[in-house]
Amino acid sequence: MRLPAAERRQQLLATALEVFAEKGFHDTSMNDVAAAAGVTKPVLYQHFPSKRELFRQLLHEIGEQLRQSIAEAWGSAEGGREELERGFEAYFEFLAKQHASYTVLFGAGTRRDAEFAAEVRAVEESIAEGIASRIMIEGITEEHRRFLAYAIVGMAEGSSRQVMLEHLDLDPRTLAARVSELAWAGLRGIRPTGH
Amino acid sequence: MRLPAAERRQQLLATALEVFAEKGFHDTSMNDVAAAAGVTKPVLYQHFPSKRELFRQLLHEIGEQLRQSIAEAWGSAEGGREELERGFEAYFEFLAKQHASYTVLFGAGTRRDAEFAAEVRAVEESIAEGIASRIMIEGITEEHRRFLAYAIVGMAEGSSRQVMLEHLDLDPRTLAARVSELAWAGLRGIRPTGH
DNA sequence: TCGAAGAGTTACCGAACAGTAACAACGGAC
DNA sequence: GTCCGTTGTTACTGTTCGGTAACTCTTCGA
Repeated sequence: MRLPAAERRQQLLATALEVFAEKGFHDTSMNDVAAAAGVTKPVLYQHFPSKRELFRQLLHEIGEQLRQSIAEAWGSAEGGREELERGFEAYFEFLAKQHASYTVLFGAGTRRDAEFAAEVRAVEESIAEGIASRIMIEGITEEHRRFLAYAIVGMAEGSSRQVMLEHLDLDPRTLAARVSELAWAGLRGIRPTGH
Repeated sequence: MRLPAAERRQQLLATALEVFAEKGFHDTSMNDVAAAAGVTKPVLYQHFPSKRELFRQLLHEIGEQLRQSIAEAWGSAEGGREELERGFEAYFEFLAKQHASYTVLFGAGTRRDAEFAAEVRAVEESIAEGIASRIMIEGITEEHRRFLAYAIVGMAEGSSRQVMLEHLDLDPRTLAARVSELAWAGLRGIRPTGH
């Protein structure tokens, strides 16, 4: 099965995603990825200079996808409350429909490695900044606002973990409704920084 | 520097904590740990049967510490709101004062490995269950209650990450006050399951 | 003082695996 | 048909590292 370079590259990325999602970065060898794609190792090295670089590119691509989905969701909504909820919906949809991507991005040993962590952080930061800019509360500091934004991102991550753990199959809309209800009500209860 | 077995074991665990916190599980060799402790590899193997087991025992010990700190905090408070806040305070105190432990428990590639993930999950579950049992809302399902509990655990994790990232040195009480304000207000705004 | 139990070391094995050099086969252009 | 660039393979290297066998050194009780 011969393929032109561009196609092969895409196939390798897709295959790598599956394998990394299943076994994690460290327990996956370049051989594993190559074999899963039906080729041999040197082919992989024709497209990616190293294992780390393959993984980094993968992370980047996945990260951009999530980032963009959420950004689009925000764009298609009106008013802080609805933007928030649509954003969460996009997030949980990503979790549901691109499970392997979600696992690689947030579940793998990703945060340990400085270079990989930077990729993940960029996504999280982008989401958090988006949320922060939608928090309209009088009398709180910029730093406090961002703190709350990260806490809200954490809510999504925490509840996702539980959904995965207990194999709940709640649809993204329900999850988003629940989380944004918690977040929105929480934000409305915030008093000015420093009591 | 010869040491009796029990002391050596403790020293090795303490050393392993530091090294694993700095370099992560995969980038730390048994030699690294041994050398950092001022001994050679076989000594390590006299106390721990394998690298995995060393790490697992470490995780377990650390996990128990965090779990117990929070449980104590809950015990010393009265009323849901204050229990929640004291619990968060214990959590953020752990983050501040036992930074290496926090890093190993939540920051390392811990969640990828099934066996290691189980240790971390046990801690998280214990915290989440504690929170769930303190959520007094009429008309929500048990499953909804637990979902909210995990979301709240996520808040703590998310905001911790931001505190670490931006090197904020806010004291645990302030952090706890902010997070519990968000969580408590959020919970008060939850309507019965299913709108 | 002497000997045995415990503490620690040196020196090694074998496997796994990232990465590469050298070679083979396909397939389109002419 | 016959080039020739592209795609792919076989077979290898070098290193890292978990784990172990066989030993030496120390200490302390009788």
